[in-house]
Amino acid sequence: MLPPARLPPMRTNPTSARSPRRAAAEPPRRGRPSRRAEIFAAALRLFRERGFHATSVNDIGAEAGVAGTAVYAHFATKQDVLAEAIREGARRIGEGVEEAAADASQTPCEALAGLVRAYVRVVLDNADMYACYVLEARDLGADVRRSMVRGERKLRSMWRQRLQAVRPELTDEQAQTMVQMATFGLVALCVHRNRIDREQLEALATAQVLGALESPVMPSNP
Amino acid sequence: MLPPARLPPMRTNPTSARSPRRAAAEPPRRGRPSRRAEIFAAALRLFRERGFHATSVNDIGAEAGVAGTAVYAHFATKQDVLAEAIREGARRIGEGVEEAAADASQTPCEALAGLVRAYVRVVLDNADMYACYVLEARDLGADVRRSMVRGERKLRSMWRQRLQAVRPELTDEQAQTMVQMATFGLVALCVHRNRIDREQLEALATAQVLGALESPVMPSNP
DNA sequence: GGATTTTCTTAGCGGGTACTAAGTTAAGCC
DNA sequence: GGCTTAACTTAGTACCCGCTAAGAAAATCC
Repeated sequence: MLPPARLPPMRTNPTSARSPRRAAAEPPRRGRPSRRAEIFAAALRLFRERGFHATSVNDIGAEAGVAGTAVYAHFATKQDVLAEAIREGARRIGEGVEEAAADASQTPCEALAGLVRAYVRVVLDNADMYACYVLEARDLGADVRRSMVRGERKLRSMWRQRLQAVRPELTDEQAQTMVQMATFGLVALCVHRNRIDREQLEALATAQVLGALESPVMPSNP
Repeated sequence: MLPPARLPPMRTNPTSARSPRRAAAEPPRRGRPSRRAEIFAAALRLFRERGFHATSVNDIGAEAGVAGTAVYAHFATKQDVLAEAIREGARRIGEGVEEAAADASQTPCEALAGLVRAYVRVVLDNADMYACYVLEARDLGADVRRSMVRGERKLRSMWRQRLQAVRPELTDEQAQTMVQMATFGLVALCVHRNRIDREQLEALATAQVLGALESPVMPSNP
């Protein structure tokens, strides 16, 4: 069945007082983040708070102070926003971790501690992004997710190597699971409000992750 | 505006061969879980895998082997399925933890270890439910969420007390944050496939959580 | 200051979603 | 075997969402 004849979208009353453009109210100060960046940040915030599917493009637009469809001037699809968030999250983690990995003259224990410290720092600096990176990756298209596997694997193997250097008795699977628990635990810092100041939080989280990874495995029965 | 006149739903051809009832193909064996339980379990699985909003009632029905609308014979709304999952998860955690808390003749260290051990056991026994409990609570209606706050607070204070008994130097906020990280870390065991057998996993997770909670806080700068 | 390009708006479509209505089958009870 | 009730199905509705179309406002360029 054909759709009914489409009327050309016509402004009902071109002379009526229109709501003032938002941009006019804002001085175009030099340092202002671009609209694209504003929309991106708004989307990240909402994705972290409500999740990808519970966030509509209208929500994103409203959070950024524009109409929902304005999103499509900067991103092809809603999924693309998430994809960029996760890609960028992966990039920053990789970047931050590589710095820490550069110094080769370290004891195994120092190397692991350095990795944890760098990782925690990146997570706290990009809380929204990290939450999306860990929790919302399942909402990505299969193609984008596949393109992330490579970097993910590299990062995982670095974690595993450094952990096993300190604790050679661990099997690959054990080390893997421990790292997953640790990295997941850090998400708690991104999704919950906490009233600890940044520096202390960083120290606390680093200590806790290190404590977890260095914990001796005890026999299963009490 | 009134809706258009509603035609009574009429079977197009009452004499046509109808697909055989599914129940007829299955022997009504005694031990079979009720349909309601089957639907509930299917929903849990999907909520954990894809998230609440990405799971439609048709998906749930299909996973349980019935039509999507059959869900409404057992649950009022889709949200009610999630609500029950989370309520039940909270109940089981409370139950499992209370057992561990009953024994009062313990050193602080033993008391904390007992709590962790009991918690880990419940989590691993109810992986889908725990994942929903932690990750999907935000998709609950405000009323249901409010009704959970009481039990949540009780559980939190128990964690905090036991932790602070072992480490009196911790402030409430610090202890709070540490517990959040630990409980979040356990979600990793629910969402990721791991090839470690159950007993070993339990020991590993318990050790790691204890290691995390007992980790000494170091000064923030390396 | 006019032309061009970018950014944003409103209007609307197609599709999928939660949920309802109404009827059919099967099981339980006597 | 009839009656009742629970469980399930199909058909359908209203609504919301992602996205497109087409044009207006603002910024940019010369």
